[in-house]
Amino acid sequence: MAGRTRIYDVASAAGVSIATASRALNGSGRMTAETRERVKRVAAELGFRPNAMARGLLSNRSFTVGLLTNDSYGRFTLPVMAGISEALIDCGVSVFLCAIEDDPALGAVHVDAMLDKQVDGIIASGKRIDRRLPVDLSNLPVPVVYAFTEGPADSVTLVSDDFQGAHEAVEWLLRLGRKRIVHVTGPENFASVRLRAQAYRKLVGEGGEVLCGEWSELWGHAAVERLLSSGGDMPDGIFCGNDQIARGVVDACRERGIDVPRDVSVVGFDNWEIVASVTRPPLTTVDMNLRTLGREAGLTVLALAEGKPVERGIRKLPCELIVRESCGAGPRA
Amino acid sequence: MAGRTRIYDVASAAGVSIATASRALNGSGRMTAETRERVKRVAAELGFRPNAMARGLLSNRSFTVGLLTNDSYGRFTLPVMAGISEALIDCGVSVFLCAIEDDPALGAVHVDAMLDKQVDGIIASGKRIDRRLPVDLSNLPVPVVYAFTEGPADSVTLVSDDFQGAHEAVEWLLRLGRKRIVHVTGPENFASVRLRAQAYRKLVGEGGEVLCGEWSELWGHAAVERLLSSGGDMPDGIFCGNDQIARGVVDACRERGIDVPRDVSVVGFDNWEIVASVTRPPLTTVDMNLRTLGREAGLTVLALAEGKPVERGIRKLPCELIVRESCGAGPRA
DNA sequence: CTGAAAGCGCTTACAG
DNA sequence: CTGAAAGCGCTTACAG
Repeated sequence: MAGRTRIYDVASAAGVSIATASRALNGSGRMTAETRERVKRVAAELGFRPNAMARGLLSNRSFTVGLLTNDSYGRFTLPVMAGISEALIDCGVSVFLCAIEDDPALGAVHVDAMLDKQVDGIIASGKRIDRRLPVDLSNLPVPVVYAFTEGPADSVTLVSDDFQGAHEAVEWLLRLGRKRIVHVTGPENFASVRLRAQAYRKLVGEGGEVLCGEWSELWGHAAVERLLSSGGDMPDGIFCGNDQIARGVVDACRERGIDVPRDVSVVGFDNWEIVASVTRPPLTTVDMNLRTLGREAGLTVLALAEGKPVERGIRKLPCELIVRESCGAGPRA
Repeated sequence: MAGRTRIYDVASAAGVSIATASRALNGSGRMTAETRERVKRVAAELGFRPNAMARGLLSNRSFTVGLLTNDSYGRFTLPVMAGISEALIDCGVSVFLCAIEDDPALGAVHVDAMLDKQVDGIIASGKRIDRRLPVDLSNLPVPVVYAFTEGPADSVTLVSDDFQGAHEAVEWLLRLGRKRIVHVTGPENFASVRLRAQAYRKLVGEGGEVLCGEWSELWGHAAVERLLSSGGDMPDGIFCGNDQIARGVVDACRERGIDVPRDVSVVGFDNWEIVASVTRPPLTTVDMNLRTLGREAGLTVLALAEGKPVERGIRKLPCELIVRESCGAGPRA
């Protein structure tokens, strides 16, 4: 508990000035290799670790970044967080997590707290790409990167590529020989819903049937019911807007004796393990690579903090199809 | 981006020394109310916010705490985190989230990074109360609190009260008039499983049937199958070890034409919204109040950091029964 | 090659 | 009631 060892301690133990000790440890300055080694050895023996606050006071860098999110559920933010942390810990950067719900006042408090702590940058994240956090992050004295949430026009924003992800999913169904594919998805006011539907229609034609509803299992059930009662042929491929809907669809099919994947192939979206892998059969689904997105966001905010040039605007990161069993044996399988 | 305003700026703008400015802002020292007000007003106008690194260097307090966890999935850690953050933001304390998987090396790196940043304390958390994190947190120069993970004998540890929670659940079934209650739960090597089973047996007698399996929906299905094929009477109450098992049980019952809650009442554990509320019917389940647990952990680590006396040992926080529909109308409903 | 000194932005005895 | 000065633990021009 008592005083940690300071650079003063290693300097005197090594018989040098603190200036030399500092330089030896930081690899700066010029000195005999012998001196440098000795200082390093002594520092290691004493378990010396420089006080980041003292360093920060000088360098104006705290080696911390803040992650602000309104995704209290953590479904999207956690993977993003993991990616950020993974990318930054190597540089000795730690990350503050601030869950602000949808409360502007709480958001402001957290931003102020982070600013007080001289964070090197802030990453704003959320649960959908077409909504802003309830905080104003412009004109902050630190760089801001938006990840999986909407930012101002000239900001640095990273999102997953919904169009490309949906394209992969539908293409997969097509390559499996599916002819009558429908799209069961969430509320139309989500940009993701519109983008995914566009990709779907680009592949199946403008006549493609898009059923918008909620992001829930229940809606998946209801959609199957609607498809069956509509009188037309039951589709042989269903591309779902998320894994919960897909699970509802799969369950509903099973309950009606429709075999997945024999009679109908189902694709989900999100690769939310807890849903995708326990569905029977496990879901083939689209992974948004949120961890990678987080990693990029971390690296980007750090680059900005270090004054490196960063291209502004929206950067879309590719999604990836994860093949499980809900589509049957595929061309790649 | 350019220089934030420093205390020097407000001092000169207010026409006082920086010493006076500091005291005015901190409410310390004695001075005319007029002077204090003037300084405060000027500080507000200039948007002055003290540099936490400079303060920290003096006070040896960083107003940060670290949360270490191996629960990458966030199911338990997120609510704990939310509670910690909620309790501490009022004191201006921000929290570092460090997900260390089960990697000792990664854990050490994160601990060192936090220590460098002079965290005021560390909260260790995890996904089960009878496992330790793969890091040695003893003999750290900062206080440590264990929340929902096992700590050393003389540590400060907070856990939810599994026995009491299970007791509430089974008592509820009993009060609904259920006679033949079984317990379907997870692997026996979990302390939680044993504690909950004890509470169950205390209420239904030593003959109570405990089926141990996995923490999965699939096991819930399998358990129902086993109960039916065993030849005995189908139970009229099933207390499940977690919500996933409960969902499996409920689904399996429905598939077999057994009506929940008419024929059998089902109780879950965890109150994991995403499972409990989408089960048909929604699950009555036990909430471990992890947010409260987090809040307590935050307050406790802060108290320790401030040198206040804190009782050591294991503190159990009560669980709470959340009544939904899987047990039918109840005495309290 | 190495050290004495200044300074990062604050707070707090110590004087007056 | 208020200010000049020292100091928290470092780093980095500036001298030698």
